[in-house]
Amino acid sequence: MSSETSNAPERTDFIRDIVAADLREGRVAGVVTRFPPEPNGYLHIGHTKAICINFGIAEDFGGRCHLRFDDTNPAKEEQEYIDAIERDIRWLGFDWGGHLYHASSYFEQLYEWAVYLVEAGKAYVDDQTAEEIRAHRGTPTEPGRPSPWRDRPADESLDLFARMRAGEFPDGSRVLRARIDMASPNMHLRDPVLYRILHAEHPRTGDAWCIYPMYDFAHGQSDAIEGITHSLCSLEFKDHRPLYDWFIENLPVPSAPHQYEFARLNITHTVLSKRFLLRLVNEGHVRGWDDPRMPTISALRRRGFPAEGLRDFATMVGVAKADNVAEVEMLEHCVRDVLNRKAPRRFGVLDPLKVVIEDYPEGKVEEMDVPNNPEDPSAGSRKVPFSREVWIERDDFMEDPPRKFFRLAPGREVRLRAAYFVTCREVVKDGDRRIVELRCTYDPATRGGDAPDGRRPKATLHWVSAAHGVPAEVRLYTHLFRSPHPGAGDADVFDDLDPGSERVLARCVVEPSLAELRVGETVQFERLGYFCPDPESAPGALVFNRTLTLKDTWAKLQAQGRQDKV
RNA sequence: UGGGGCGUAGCCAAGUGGUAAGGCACCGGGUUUUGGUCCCGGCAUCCGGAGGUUCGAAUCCUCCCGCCCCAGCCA
Repeated sequence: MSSETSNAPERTDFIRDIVAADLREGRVAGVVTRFPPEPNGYLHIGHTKAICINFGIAEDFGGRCHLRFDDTNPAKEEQEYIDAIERDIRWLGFDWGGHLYHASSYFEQLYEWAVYLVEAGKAYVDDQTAEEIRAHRGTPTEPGRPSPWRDRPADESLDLFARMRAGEFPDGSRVLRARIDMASPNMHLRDPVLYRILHAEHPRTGDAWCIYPMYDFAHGQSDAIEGITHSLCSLEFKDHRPLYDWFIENLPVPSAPHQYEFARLNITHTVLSKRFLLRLVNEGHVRGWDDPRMPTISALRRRGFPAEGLRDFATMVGVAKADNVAEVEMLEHCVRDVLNRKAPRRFGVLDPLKVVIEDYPEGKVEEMDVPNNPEDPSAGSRKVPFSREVWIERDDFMEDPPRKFFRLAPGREVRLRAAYFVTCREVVKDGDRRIVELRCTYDPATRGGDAPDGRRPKATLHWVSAAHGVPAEVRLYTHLFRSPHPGAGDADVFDDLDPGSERVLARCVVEPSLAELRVGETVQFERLGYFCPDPESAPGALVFNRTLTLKDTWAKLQAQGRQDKV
């Protein structure tokens, strides 16, 4: 029945262990989880972990996962975010089927339950100001003191609460509070606020309400209404659990869900806080929520990261309770791993240097057959035009090469990938001694890249025919933050922003087939990295984003060399 | 000097009394028409520290140290 006996190296974790035990021992008949975003910003890579855990566990145990918007604070929530969230989760590869819910759909029920608590003497309307409430709450080491309104008769609270709903009072003038324990060592149990007055237009309920439930009063009950069995959230909600349980126990809810907490994800060179990401957007540090340097799912998609790589990463970091900061290299590894297997190879030259093959017939054009993916023979091959003048990467030539540089140099022979061996005969410079062109000769016997005599050049270069290449803009991206731990210690996060995290190269040239590449497709520019068309790309004005570079041993050697000189 | 959570290699993370999985990163070596991929090898005598129980402990007990969360009418 279940796949518990599967020989697959199933990764398990403490939550899956709990779920399995609940199922085995009959505490639950089936598994129902939920992913509960608040539509007050875009989803980021941290949410990916929560999404993968919730949808993944439901999938593993044959249950289901709901998508529920925790839309209880209209002051911060917007339709744009709601749309983006749905789009991003679908893109990640998850499906909530017909199970799309909104906490706002439960407002009437929640209101009735609030009344129920008041009638039971377990909640009261408090007329204190926010400041007074704060002052009475005490501190972690000192107990709080009761509000002067704490023992107000239930009838009076009932009347006031109804009038709060009716709109008789201004924002902030009164709140509904649970009557629990002002001296509790758990701050969340010191008579938590249940409802506040907010005369704000709600994306879904419009102006039907001017009082809105707080997270604690809405979340668990929403879980109960939907029959959620395992309510999974991050560790900072651990202290809320007694309150979560208190509502489940003191209200006539239809089911009794349980909350479990796991550690949230952190990543080096990255900041994952909606508040901060919103500032980056609003203050113009990036192109928007989906700027390729942002950690949002929308941005990673625009950057060319495949959803599969994000899911693999979520699996790789695991589910545990210890604070953690995953190295961004782990994410990059997962992305490269997927792309290496699936991305078609193409030729693109970022910093073009002209090569003229003197003995190659003028006007002649050959269609060279180039494999689309050496990792995947079924990907076939394509024709790439070759002619007398080609562009190569400026970095692939050195007039006076150091020992370990085995690319093109004066007098040296290299292979032009899937084309011919060429030998550099002359270096042409302009008046400023800048190299403007290389004159080479070629070996006609090496067509396709193999020499009949078994000669094997130490380097293979990518190229683009000058007569056929298509101009393109390429945007290179690196980590938004220089520091592995932005804002660590007393540093200002903004000081860690790397102004060089985006570099735009305006004069690149790519092979003709790339003009047809569509947004959403990521290819490998051989020897350079993975690239994808940016949504701003247009026919005649191609724009590519660099997803990631390939691993680059040569660059590493150069970096080490520079260090050695110091 | 309140409550809660957590401490296994540079990073993530298995392990729950029988003598430290795996991945990332890193360092070698091989293959290679991508200095990519792939393959092979190396990388914790030790599990925050100190005691104790036991034939035997990362796993049990005691004390200590450190880090994170909680004082929104945010979620």
